[in-house]
Amino acid sequence: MIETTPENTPGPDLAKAYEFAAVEAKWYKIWQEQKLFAATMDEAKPAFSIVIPPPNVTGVLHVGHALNNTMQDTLVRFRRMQGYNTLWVPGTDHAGIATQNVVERQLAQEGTSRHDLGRKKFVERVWQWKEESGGQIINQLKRLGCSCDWDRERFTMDAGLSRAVREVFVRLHGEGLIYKGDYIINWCPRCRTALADLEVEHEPTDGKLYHIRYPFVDGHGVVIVATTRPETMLGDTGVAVHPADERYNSMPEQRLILPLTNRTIPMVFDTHVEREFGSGALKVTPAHDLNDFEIARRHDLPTLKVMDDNGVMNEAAGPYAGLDRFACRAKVVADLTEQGFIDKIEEHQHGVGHCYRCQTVVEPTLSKQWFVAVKPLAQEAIRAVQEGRTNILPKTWENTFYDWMYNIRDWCISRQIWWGHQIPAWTCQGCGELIVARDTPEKCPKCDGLELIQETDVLDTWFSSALWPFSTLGWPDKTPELAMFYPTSVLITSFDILFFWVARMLMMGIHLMGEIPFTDVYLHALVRDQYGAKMSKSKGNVLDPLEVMDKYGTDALRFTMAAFAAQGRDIRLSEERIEGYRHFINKIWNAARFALLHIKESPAPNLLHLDPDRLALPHQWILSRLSATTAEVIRTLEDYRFNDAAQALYQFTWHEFCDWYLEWSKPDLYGDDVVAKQTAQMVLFAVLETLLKLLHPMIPFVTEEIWSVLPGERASIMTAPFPTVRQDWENTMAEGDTALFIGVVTGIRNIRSEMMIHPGAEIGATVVCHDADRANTLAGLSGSIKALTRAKELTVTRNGERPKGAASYLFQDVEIFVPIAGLVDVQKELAKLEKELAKNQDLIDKITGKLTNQKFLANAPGDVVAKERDKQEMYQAKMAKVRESMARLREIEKG
RNA sequence: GGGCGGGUAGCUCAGCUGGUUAGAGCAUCGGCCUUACAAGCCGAGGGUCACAGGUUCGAUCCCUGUUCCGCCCA
Repeated sequence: MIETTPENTPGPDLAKAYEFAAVEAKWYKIWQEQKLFAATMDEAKPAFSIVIPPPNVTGVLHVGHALNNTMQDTLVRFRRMQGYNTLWVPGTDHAGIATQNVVERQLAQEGTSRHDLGRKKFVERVWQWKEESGGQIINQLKRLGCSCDWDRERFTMDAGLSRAVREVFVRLHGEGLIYKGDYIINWCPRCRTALADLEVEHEPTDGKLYHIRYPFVDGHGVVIVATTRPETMLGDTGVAVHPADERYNSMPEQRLILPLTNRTIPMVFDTHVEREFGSGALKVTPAHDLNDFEIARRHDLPTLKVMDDNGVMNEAAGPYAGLDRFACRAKVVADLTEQGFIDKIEEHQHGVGHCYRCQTVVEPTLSKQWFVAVKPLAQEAIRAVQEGRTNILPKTWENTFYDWMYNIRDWCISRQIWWGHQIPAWTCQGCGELIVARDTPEKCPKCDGLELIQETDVLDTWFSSALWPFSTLGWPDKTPELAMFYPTSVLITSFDILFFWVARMLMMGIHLMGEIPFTDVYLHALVRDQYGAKMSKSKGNVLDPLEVMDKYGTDALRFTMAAFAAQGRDIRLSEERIEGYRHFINKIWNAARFALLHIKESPAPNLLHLDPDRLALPHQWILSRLSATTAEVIRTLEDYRFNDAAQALYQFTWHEFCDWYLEWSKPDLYGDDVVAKQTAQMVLFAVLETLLKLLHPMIPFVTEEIWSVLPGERASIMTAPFPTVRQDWENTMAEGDTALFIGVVTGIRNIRSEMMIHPGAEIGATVVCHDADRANTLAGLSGSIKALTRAKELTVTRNGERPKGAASYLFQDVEIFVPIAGLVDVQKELAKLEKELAKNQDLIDKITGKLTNQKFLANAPGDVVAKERDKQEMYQAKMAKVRESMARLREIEKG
């Protein structure tokens, strides 16, 4: 049981407005202290598990995290209340390049560098940074209310996870799926590391296309090649043309002089050359271009690297050595121009690759790196999705997934940085043997040599992230956690890491565990600003969720996130919407204050003892709506339609419970009829309790606070069972009667407002309703109608005299009159009715058109035709009544 | 160049397999300090469903084309 603190004393002295700050801090602490987030190893309960997409250890909470984690927490709390044994594994990612950059910047400020420090000291320094300032985001997730099992928090560089990384590396290497080789990779000259293809962002850039003349050795003419990167010509080892290209295939001489150098390069024939592009001749720079590398391999052309790791030309570039690549480009172009080798220069737009971490222009470079041969793994992942073992949701992402997986290329996993999992491979200095091992070897297995040097590279951070769903559960050991929680139930993440992360987890999970890592993958959209632009610090359009929580409260932020999370759309967030949902939170608070005024002495209601058949209409109605809402919330959460769940809860809470039910109950709650009063108290109590439980997964704090001050000893709402659908409460008759009631009340209010009758002024009203049952219903509700319209007199008749000099309103077949002697603005009233007439005429015309169409009558299903006929009748009756009202008004006008 | 998604009220978005008077929130306008809530209550206005064709008895929904916006891949 939770202790109630003095400020929680129930009753009307509850603060008038909800003060979230103290409440949020208080409850999160209590939840943690009581270990309410902890998974158990209870096998009797079904398991529900999620692993968090681990944020970067350098990260701070942004709205994308807020969205992502609100969704996860909503699901986890929902399932926990439903009785599942839930596990939500939290943790962070070591973010190799990003984290190294942070610490390197610190060192630069101190006037030193990682090279001055040396590897060992540098890595120690990063760990120190991690302990002191890393993982702020963990506390921010707590602030967001996330119910993660914090005792199971993991870090991708933990001992356990590092062991998993080594295990996978050794296994895949043993299977020939990891190899080391010389290939073209993407090189970031600033980070001085290789990048995977995915880590390069292509941006359309205005550049130039340089057409350069390469003369034939024998002096008979030239071949013109076009390039956007003229500096790379220094590394050319050939020129390629299409074998069927008649401009070149009959040339007697096939050797060319490479301008600015004294080298002779051959012309080769390759079908991959596009004849239509430029002059149809392609310079081949195998060490600095992927396609050229492939061509060179096919034709045995040598490779020549002309740049170093910093993007500076090396000695192979001859006189250009020492120049930065961009300076070199200018110099090469100037020299070519001067020596007459430039044919022309055109403006040209093309995609330029940039490093996703630092935005530096990436240089494709030939380099010795480690790779994963992913094709066989990809095939398995594709099959898992095709067979529905894993569902990618929304389904539209499936095609994107397949497309990428079918065209996947080997994954470059080595990075030339120091922060990360150092590759578990050693080279024997004695015999050159390459040793790949789980544990650091002591001697060479081949020559017993003792001098073994480990690879200096570390693994791509995504390599360890790919293992996250099982490495966090203790793999490679066979743990009870794995048995219970793997595969995880669902992965919730943003679509932009579908390839980086989701696909790789699938491949690794299937290959190493023999089973998919998650049953569902729900991909949500990106959060943008209110104009649809991506949020970025440089644009200054970032909405900081921490500030939002300070200003509007965590629940308001969470509800906003849920409400916006429509599938398949980007989210445009604006502060006004958050403010709007803060009002919603406050509305709940005030509804609870009202309820507490009336139920503070009530015993907890036993819903099983409420016989819905014996209740008055308002109670039957609200219970019916409550069950329908419960069904909707369960259904939508199961389908990850968070916005629909939010919408259903908002609608019910505000517009059904507060606007109608509470007002409708007031006469009973304040009245003298003891039985009616107690019934109203009991139902009010029951509905509030159920509603709080329905709301809790989305807005945990305010619901827990209210829950705790309700009468009776009670444990945390987190542990209360989630509401179930109550078919015995569903009551279409009560819903129909209530619709009629609401229609009549709204009609009278409409007249009051239109006729500018002061809300306090007493009025009388006449309701004419032909249908006997409906008339009876309304007569029975006349007390309620009067109460909600502040009417003094109400007459309900089946066919009585229409009052003269009255404003009227038509709800379905029910005519409503409010007589106001001398106060009716006849012209205004006539104009209103005229409009009503026209509207109905339009509708009738449309329907008549259908009903006179023989084809419609012949082809449309019977019920559709019948429905049209009913509508036609109804609108005609309506018009007749409107005409009568108009006639009566004209009478007044005349006399 | 290839692919995907989108264009519905002033704004942000719902609208499931074609048949509802096309909905909601916010904003707007009018009236109210009605004893839970002015962070509120009551009432109202506002849409050629991007454009043009087609299929159909019937299209916001299905098909084709055009156009604009966004994203991904090369």
